[in-house]
Amino acid sequence: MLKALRLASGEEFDMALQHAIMTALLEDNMSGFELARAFDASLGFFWRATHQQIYQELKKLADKGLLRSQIIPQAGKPKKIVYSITLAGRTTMARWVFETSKVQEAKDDLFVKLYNLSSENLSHMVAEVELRRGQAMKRLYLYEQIRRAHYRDPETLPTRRKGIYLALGWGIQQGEQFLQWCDEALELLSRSEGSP
Amino acid sequence: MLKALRLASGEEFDMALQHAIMTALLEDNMSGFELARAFDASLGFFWRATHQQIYQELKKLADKGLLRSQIIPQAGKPKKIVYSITLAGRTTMARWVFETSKVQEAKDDLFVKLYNLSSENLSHMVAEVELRRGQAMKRLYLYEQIRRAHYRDPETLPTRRKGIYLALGWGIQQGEQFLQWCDEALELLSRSEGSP
DNA sequence: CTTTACATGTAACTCGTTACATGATTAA
DNA sequence: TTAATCATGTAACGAGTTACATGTAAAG
Repeated sequence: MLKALRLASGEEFDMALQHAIMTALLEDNMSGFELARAFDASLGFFWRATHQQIYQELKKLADKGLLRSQIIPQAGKPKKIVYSITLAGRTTMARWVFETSKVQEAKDDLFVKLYNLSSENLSHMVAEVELRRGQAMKRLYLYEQIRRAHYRDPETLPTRRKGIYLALGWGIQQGEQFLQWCDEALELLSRSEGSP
Repeated sequence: MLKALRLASGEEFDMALQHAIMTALLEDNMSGFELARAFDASLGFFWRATHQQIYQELKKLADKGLLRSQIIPQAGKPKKIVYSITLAGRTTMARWVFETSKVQEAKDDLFVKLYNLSSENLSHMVAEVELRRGQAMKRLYLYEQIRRAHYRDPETLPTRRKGIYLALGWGIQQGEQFLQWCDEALELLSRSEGSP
């Protein structure tokens, strides 16, 4: 049987990006372009998306009546299409939070590569871990800047902000843990260089 | 222009699962079914895959000449198709390790949901975090069992095993960090219940 | 007589990525 | 004149998921 038939009665599937987009639009009305930038600055830490995908999903959401679009002409700039969430969209989001999200499994081929560690590729793996360490440092620095700027005192934050604080805190702790792991890995690997 | 044309000269893309499969087959010849179980027990901690996907990729790998298949009739059980890695496959893997892997971004809608935290859904989010905490505990326990059984003394392990030890170590540290985060989150959330 | 384990697959779909197209304005 | 920023999109594909099909044999 076709999935279209199976899901005919309004059942739903994943659509995590759609929910991330609506989350951003609950804060502020935005165009696709602005959304893409907003993702880079905050929500994208937890759900990455390209502008191409964002435009596609915006259209689908508008078709479903969860978003409303409005064309804004601009002087000296191309016109933009600003989206805002509808009442139906708000209701959908309020319900969505109550659905149990399934655990996301890690997918990282750095670790698959580690399963293939050998004396031939050991120095390359050291270089890869060092590269990742540098990237993690940069990300961590960014997260900590944001926390220092906007989430200094968690107790006094309004509820919604507390949630963002917690998400950010996870990112920071994760980053710190990864840096620590990198250092341990680099030490073990360097002690192995030269010996079988 | 078509991607098929663009990639005509043998350029490659992702295929991370194919590399994970070959990684497992470097250790031991296996059938698709056995591979699926092996993934559940070890490699799948870092790259999850279903049996359906594994069967597909096995065929592609055999078509490319990176794997060899052999039909094994079994008494009292269905016949199985055992795959082994070819010389070409080994070469491919040895080269693959030297390619720089791109960073995998997190995708977890638990954190997207946290962006939507409100007094209405606060108790539900508490329940979700508790659920995740329980799942993380179970996984962590499994990882630690494996480490205790097979990776007691990292210094004396052969190089390949050291890599697996490091991967496992990352999983364990990550799990511990997540448990800690859950506890902090639950505390902050519980202090918020009742107040705006 | 039913469930679990073994064993291999196909069909249909959604999700996400990469390449590419288009066109305006502003700053070096 | 070249590059960067703003702004919106299409085409094609790869990656991954879910449902479903098919069958044997052992264990309860």
